[in-house]
Amino acid sequence: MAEGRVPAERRRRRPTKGGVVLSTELIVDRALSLVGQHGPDALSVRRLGAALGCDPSAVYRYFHSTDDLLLAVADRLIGESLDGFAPGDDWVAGLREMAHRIHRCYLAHPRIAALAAYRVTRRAHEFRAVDTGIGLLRRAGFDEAAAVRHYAAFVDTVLGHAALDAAHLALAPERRAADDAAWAEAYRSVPVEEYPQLAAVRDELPLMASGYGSFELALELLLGALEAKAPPPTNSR
Amino acid sequence: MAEGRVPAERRRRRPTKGGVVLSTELIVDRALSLVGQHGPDALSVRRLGAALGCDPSAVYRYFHSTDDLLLAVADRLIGESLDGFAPGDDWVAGLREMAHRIHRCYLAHPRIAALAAYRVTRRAHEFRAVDTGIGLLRRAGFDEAAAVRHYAAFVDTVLGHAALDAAHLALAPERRAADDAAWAEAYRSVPVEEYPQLAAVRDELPLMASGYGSFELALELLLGALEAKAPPPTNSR
DNA sequence: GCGCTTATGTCAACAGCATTGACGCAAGCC
DNA sequence: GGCTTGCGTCAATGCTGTTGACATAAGCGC
Repeated sequence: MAEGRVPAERRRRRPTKGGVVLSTELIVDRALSLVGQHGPDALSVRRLGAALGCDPSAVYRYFHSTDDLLLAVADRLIGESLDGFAPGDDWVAGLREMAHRIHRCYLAHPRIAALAAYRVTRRAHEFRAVDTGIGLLRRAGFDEAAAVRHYAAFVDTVLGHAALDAAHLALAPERRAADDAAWAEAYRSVPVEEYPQLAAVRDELPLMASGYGSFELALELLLGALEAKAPPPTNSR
Repeated sequence: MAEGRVPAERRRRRPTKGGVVLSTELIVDRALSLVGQHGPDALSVRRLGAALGCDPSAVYRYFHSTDDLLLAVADRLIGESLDGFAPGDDWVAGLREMAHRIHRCYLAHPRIAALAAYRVTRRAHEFRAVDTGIGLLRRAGFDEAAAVRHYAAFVDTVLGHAALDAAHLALAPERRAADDAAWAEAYRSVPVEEYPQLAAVRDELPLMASGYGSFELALELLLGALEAKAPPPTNSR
């Protein structure tokens, strides 16, 4: 059928029944706001169609599949998170800010993050992000291969934490609350003789719940390790 | 309805039409093998019923919902991954093996991992894992609060990477291939003047693709940082 | 060993999901 | 002004999780 064909540029713009003129940008906009307003599971083609004032299947004229749409939304997210980001001389500070921006932005759109954190969008905003990150590591003195490898380790760690935290945030509220409370409740009542270490630290176990900064700590440990491993600056600079 | 009530112990075991006697263990077994054999999207109540030789709704006599089932499967996975794990004196080596075991096991069941990595199962195998991990960090000299915080940072990093890699592995083959190839292809063709850093490292960009060890590198960086941060051993030992 | 209670397996139904093939209107080219 | 065809719409398919009503047999009390 014709649905599969998604032209790069389109000429005829016919308004929908609802009077809206569709475009990829508009669809991505609506998809984001839909998820933002109505929570995790609101992103369906049907709802999207309703929000756009068009037939659900019209979306397939712009994206091959929901996966394709997802990648576009993910790239928009990368773009938003790094909008206005201009790293200074301090490469560690630059990586730190980059990490925080990505993490923060993903938490603001948990559902999208959970679905898209592990994808390669192959789109402009992702190019920009990778270019910036690798630039920072090269400035730190890493050679080409080392910069790429360490950037991969860095960004996967950030994305991994972001995906975890976002996925947790995307849970239905009662499930999230149950998971969080588990560290204080379920874990308090485990038998002492069977789990001696848990018993010894039981008062601190709520620190395991989400929102207690495991991301920040992991990030600082990682940045410290990168700093320790960066080649010493040559005198040429 | 009665479905919601899931007794802890059951007395009457009535064989299904297919002659199978159901149990939570059997259901978890089948769920795992179903996902293992038929890929990502095979885990549905209907398919599970078919695989078990029972009506799909019978599953609801054993689990409140698919989410509940998922947590049980996730806990089984934790148990499998740490089966036979007995850390020695070297706490860094212990954490390293723990990380590798979890990562490896999650990659072996990508779909489950992608769905469950961020959940708190509140079940025996998870208790065991947390007890072991916190024990290792306490042996390293961290006090209660520090041990808990650093364990959270450690395990979230490991789970984050595992979730990322697993999710990628759980993609439909053609999508995974496209994502991997993107690093070599899409990224090679970006305009030099716009992305100078990418252009400079273009020959190394395939290192960004999955399977090039970003997890191992990140883990070693993290372990190095933990080792550097561990309090020096007291003479009492 | 008998009968009762009720746990548990089965059936049918509902609402919502992604996707697609056929259809027809109208936008824009010539 | 007429023709082509892009694109919005409609209808249909086959999935999904979940649940209420129903029936059957397991195992208890006697």
